[in-house]
Amino acid sequence: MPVEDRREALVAAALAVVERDGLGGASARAVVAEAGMPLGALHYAFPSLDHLLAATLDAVTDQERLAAEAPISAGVDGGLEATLAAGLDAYVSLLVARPARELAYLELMLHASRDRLDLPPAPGRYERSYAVVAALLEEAAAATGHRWAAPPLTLARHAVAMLDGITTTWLADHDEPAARATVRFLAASLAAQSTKED
Amino acid sequence: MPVEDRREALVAAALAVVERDGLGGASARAVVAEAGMPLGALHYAFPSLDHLLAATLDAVTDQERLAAEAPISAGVDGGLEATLAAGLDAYVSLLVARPARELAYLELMLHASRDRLDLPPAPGRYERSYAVVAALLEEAAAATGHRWAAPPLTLARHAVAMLDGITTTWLADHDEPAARATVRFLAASLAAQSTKED
DNA sequence: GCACCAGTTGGACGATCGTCCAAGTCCGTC
DNA sequence: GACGGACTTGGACGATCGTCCAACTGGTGC
Repeated sequence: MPVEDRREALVAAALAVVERDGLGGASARAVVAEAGMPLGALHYAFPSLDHLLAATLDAVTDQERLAAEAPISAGVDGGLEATLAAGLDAYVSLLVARPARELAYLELMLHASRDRLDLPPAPGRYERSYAVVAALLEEAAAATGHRWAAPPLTLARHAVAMLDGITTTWLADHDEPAARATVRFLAASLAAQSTKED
Repeated sequence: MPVEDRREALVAAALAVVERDGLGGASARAVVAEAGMPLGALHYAFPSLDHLLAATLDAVTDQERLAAEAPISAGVDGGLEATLAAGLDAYVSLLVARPARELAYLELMLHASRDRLDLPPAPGRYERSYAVVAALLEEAAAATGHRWAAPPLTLARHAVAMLDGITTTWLADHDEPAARATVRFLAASLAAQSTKED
């Protein structure tokens, strides 16, 4: 098995373990067992367990988050606010249906952010996420004949931040109606930053 | 030393350790060392390490979060939006100045939320936080002659969610100007949910 | 002064941790 | 078939983990 394939398999296994048992349960032995590999394979593919967890965060940021954010402006007939609300509501449904994935993402992200607390800004990891959401916002505006009054990239960051907050808050209290209400608040707030095209 | 005092001291020590070394570094030995107690004292005061960490989460939710949210509507001359923006901006300053505290809070919260993933909603833990923010919102509205068009408790939940999101996002990218921009977005969005009193 | 007990302690236990590395396996080449 | 080297393996290592409990402490009541 090529080293690259082995790395990918280990990343997938690490994500599965973190989802099931949490970051604390993601030991070297648990991950290689999940991947069906011998113990030594981990340090053959990665310098350390922490390197594997960092790679896992990158993977989940690139793939899973974008998949979660993809429906944000899914096509819905109606105004801009309704379009945004429907797409954002789909994220809540995804969160409620599979909370372990979002929980794993947050645990990995906080773990990685700890040893950069006193370091200069780490650009990049979120940039792709912002860009994707910004593109979706532009798409939604175009489809409903609106124009954004603020830079879509800026609005995208607001949206991503709020989705993160909705996630942590729902994880804390499991209040789904409240989460959906917050999503509608976000849709209205975003729509307020647009003007109807003439 | 009374058992209650011992518990409080252990909670304070646990919080200090999680801030410094993360949840993964919060072992029984690390906590009792921080508290200057012998190892056995932990299981004398708490049934297990996890019970101590849960108590630590309760303490940080009650005390520290409320302290962080207190300045949300600190008195500022100007309209409602400016008042809210100034108070929320103070939270960002606190976050940037002491990120370890917020990071510790989130780590403890996610840890506690994991073993309730398939359980019915756990009411209560956040309720006090929402109530305090709601009171601050009402205070700000009254001071500037506004009336909330939506229930303050609902708006408070939106605000708390967004502050959580601002925290995770800033921890990920350390983009302080962006965090402050999101705070202004939140202030404007909240203010839009009010009407000027006659 | 002695017995007693609630409170306190730190060593012991078995399990598990991340990492390393000597030994083993496999396949292409002479 | 014999050799060589790259790849793969799982046991070994020392450290640390959460928990338990037998021993010790200090003060109180007789």
